[in-house]
Formats: sequence, structure tokens, C-alpha cells
Amino acid sequence: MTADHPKPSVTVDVVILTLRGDALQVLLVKRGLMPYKGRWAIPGGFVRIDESLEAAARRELQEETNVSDVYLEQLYTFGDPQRDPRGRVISVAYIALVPAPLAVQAGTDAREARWWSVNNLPLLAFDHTHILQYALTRLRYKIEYSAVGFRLLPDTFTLSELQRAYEIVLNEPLDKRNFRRRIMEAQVIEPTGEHRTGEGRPAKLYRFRDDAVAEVKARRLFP
Amino acid sequence: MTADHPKPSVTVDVVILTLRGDALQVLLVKRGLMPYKGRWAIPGGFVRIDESLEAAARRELQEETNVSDVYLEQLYTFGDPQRDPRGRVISVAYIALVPAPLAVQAGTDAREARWWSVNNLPLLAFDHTHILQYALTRLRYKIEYSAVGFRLLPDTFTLSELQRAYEIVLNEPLDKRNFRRRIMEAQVIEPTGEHRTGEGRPAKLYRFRDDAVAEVKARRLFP
DNA sequence: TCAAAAGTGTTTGTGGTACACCCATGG
DNA sequence: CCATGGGTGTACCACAAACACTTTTGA
Repeated sequence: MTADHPKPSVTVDVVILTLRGDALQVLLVKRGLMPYKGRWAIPGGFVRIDESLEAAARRELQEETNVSDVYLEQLYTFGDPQRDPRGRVISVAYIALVPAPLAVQAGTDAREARWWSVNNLPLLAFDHTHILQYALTRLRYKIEYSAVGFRLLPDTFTLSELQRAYEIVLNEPLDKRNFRRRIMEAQVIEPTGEHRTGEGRPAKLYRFRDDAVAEVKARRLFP
Repeated sequence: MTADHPKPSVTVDVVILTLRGDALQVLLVKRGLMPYKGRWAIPGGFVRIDESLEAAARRELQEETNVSDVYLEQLYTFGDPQRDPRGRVISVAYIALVPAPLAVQAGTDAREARWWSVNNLPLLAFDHTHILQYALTRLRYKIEYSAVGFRLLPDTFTLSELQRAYEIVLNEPLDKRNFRRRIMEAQVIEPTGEHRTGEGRPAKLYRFRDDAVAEVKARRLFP
């Protein structure tokens, strides 16, 4: 094999999302080099020749956040020939969901990196605005019929915290009783036996059940 | 830019599906070269340096089937370093849905190409069995909540033909009255005014309405 | 007039949605 | 004892699923 034609470069870009301060936030890095120097961008980098795509994505994630064992899903591959002015670069984009409190300080290296609310984003480099919008569409869609919402929370959480997470992602208020009933019926969480104390009545803590069937069938368009 | 590290090769592979003889069928080509010489494979090829991924997929599709204007959707990108024994090859896989009667003879060039029922497949080259299974899962999933099923039928069709298409893809029988009621309520098709004559009572012909809202919201896991 | 496929309504059950009050704790 | 957030049940409505017979044509 080994085509005699020129090969494109392949990168992975990882849309890292978390919940912070009642908002869905995304981690962006400031570009220090041309092109788009000074613009904010989705973190990413070249795929090494002997590393799988997911491994490359996890490596980028680790470099930026120091967290591992997070939800990671391939989003889409962007391959427009004009998307990078330097030449042909194909980007395999991933979504990562980081539990809220683990999303501590980002950017251990020299690069400037910070969290941005998805409701208040800067101008991004390359086609990254497009990639990010696609990621948000996918997340909002997926959270409705699977249990990815849990991946935005720590191991244990209260039902109110879980409901709040769903409300932030879906950007709409949810009914407390209906929310609780459905989530209990779905049997995707179990009580830890602990309680979280604070202002007001202490709340039961729950954890996600790893053995749970976390998907629900879509309503059929046709019977 | 242009990394100084070695670059992977990038191919597109197109899972071309159609309905033939009451079965869902996929177009496969027989490999004439090593590796996997003599094995059947999903048609594909290298992405040219100045061509988008979708353009590459359409080019492959055209080379194999001589049809254009068909449904084409990016499926997933497969990038395991070991998936091709010749070296690092990343494959961006697409699904194409070809209308039943247009799916005429495939393979204009010297290569051997033929349709295979997805229920009776040969041993495939590379990780193509995996790619194909993933494509079928996606199709079956998607046909339940969107209107892609129409893309397997010609421009005009009867309700019985449409129902049969759904039954084949979903691999389960559907109730005739419920099927007709729902599809009419969804307002995704309209009568052409013509009839198809044959054995038994002539059937009304319908066409798909391009302006139709062809997606349905998934049932929420949580309210 | 028979075979073959097209076409058509109703009933019953389940699940979704809307809605308001009492409980446990800390200050 | 009061403020704060946690926790609980029911009634109504809409949609999904199950089900069998009549109609139209060609042979």
C-alpha cells in the first residue's frame, strides 16, 4: 500500500464539557501560534502513528485536565479541505464529559486554558464553533434518551443535583415529582445510605448503577 | 504546520445498502490484491488531498453503482493501529441507502462486485465485518425515529411496499392499520394520484414529501 | 366468481403531564 | 419556631397496541 499521493494530517479534537456554576462549560485553549494566534480553540493534537484515535483523545484529555476515567465518545470527523489554512487536516472530534468537581484547574503547561460557559463563547479558531455546536446538539439529544447526564456528576449526588444537571443541559425546568418518579422507575441509581447535610433537610445520596440499562428506546415514527 | 512525524493514510469505506428480493443487501467487492486477496470487502479508497470526505464517499459510490443523489451519512471513524496489516490506515466509514430498483448491476470495472444479503455474509477483509455490523445497528436504530426508510424505495411507492421495507430492515412484522394510520398522520408522504396495477386491487402510489419533518423526538428517559 | 392484495375504525391499556403539601434539619 | 431545601401521590388525557372484515381488480 502506502499511497504515492500526499497524505492528509489527522488530529483529534476533544470537546471537554462539565458543569460549573449552574452552567454547562467547555474547556478552551488559547492559541499561541499562527494561524489564528490568540484565538480560543478546542484542545486537540496530532494522532501518533501507533496510537488509536480514542487513545489520542484520552491523551489530549489527560494533558488538559489531569482526569481519566471519564466519558468519551467519538462525535464526528471533519474533513473539509479548507478547514485549516496550513494544509489538509482531518479532525476526528470527541466529546468528553467531566464530573463537576473534578473539573479543577485546567492547563498544567504553559498554555493558557480556561472554562467558558457555552452560553457566552468567544470567537473560535478554525471550524471549532461548528464542531462545538454539533457537540452540544449531540449532548442535548443524547441526554434525553440515555443516561450520559450522570457522567457530569461526581460518584455520589443528590436527586436535586441530578435534576439541576438535566435542567442546565436541556435548558428548561423539570417537574420535581415526575423527575424523581421516572428516574427511580428506570432503576439506574441506588442510594448509598449516606446523606448530604447542609441548609435545610439532609438529602439522600445516590450513586449510578453501572449495571443499569441506560438507554431507552426511541419512540417510533412508524409502528 | 505539516507535522514532522509520519502520517497515517486516510480512506473512506462506504456501506452501500439496498432492498432486493425481500432482503436487505449490501454491495461488496472482491479484493484482487494482498492482503486479504480473494476476500470480500466494503468498497472504499483513499481520500484525495483536495477532496472532502463526503466527496470521496460519493466518488466511491458512483464508481460502484453509477447512482448519485442517494442518501449518504457519515457512520464512524475506525482508527485502530492494527486494523490494516500494511500500515496505519484510518477509515472514515459512510452509509449509503440506494433505492431498490436503481440498485442495478454493480461493478463496471474489472473488479468483481455483487450484492449480498446481510443475513448471509461471507468472511470479510480487515475489520469490515465490524464496520458492517455497526452500520446495520445504526440503520435499524435510525429507521425507528426518522424517515430514512424512504431512501430505500424509488420516488413513488405503495403503502404495502413501504411497510415491507420497514419490516425487512426491522426484521419484524408490522400491523397494517397502525402502520398506515401513523404514516398518514406524520404527513411525510402524499398521493401522486397514480395507481399501481398488478395482481389484486390496484394500490395508490405515494411520494415522499421533501418538506416533511422527518424526525420524531425520542422518548425521554427523564421528564 | 374466485383469488389476491388494498383499504378501513374501534376499543383498551399504558404512560405522560400537571399539580400542592408535609418533612427533617440547622440556626 | 422559622427558614430552607427534601421528599411524596393522584387524576386526567393522549397516544400506542391489538384486532377482522369489506373493497377492488384481473384472471
